[in-house]
Amino acid sequence: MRKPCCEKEGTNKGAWSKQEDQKLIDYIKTHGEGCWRSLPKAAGLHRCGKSCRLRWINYLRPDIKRGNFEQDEEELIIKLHALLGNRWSLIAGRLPGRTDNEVKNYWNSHIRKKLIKMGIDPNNHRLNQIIPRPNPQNDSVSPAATSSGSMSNINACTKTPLKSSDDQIDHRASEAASVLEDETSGPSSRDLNLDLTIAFPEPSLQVEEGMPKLIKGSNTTAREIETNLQHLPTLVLFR
DNA sequence: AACTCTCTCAACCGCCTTAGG
DNA sequence: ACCTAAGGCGGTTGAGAGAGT
Repeated sequence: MRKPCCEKEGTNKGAWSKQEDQKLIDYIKTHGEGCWRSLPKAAGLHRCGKSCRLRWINYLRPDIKRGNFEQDEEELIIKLHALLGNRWSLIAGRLPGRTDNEVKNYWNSHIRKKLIKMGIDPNNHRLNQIIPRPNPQNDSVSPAATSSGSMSNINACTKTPLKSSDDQIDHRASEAASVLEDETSGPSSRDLNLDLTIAFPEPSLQVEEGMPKLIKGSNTTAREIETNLQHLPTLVLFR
């Protein structure tokens, strides 16, 4: 049995009160970040150290940028997600003032659905849609149809059960997919004129010489990532 | 007005990684 | 080299707000 990270008894859980926030802010202002394990006791908080850390990082830190994501931030998230996957902390690291939790939530509640609606698989950023062959009997087929059942793979790739909206999309997708040919034999989606015209602010990806490695535990440098971004075939959105 | 459904996001959980002895 | 504690991360949950009926 793994030891719990802190004593469960006597610790508060759930939403933080103003007083708790203030105690945490005051303590960190005086002593700085770190030593999360011992912080709650020292600060007079009945909270788990991890909870304090999370509260500070995700909410109380003075440099946090709150409010809606801007268009360029959203585009950057999509682009970085295409390359890094669900490495939220890495992605958030490229968005000043944003936290990994915020980016993750925004991805799950907004971007993911948006991509699905656009016929893009949010897991691999590939287009799901193909143009159905002209067929008078199937004129009503949605153009957002998927190929090779890849839309249903979206959910196969995630542990979370389908929510109702996704369910509907998935249902429509598989319905449509059933009347369409496999991507490999049909016209390639790459032939589509999918100029979605989302301009990407290139400067935000500029990489300085000698920049530290971006991915923990790997040899991938920021420059390599930038190169990969340029060659990534899945990033149709930003071509 | 009351109820139900859906969505958002703060917070928690547990695993993995890292640092220090 | 190994062990342990602490930090960090991504996945998941659930409360609350807002929309719909």
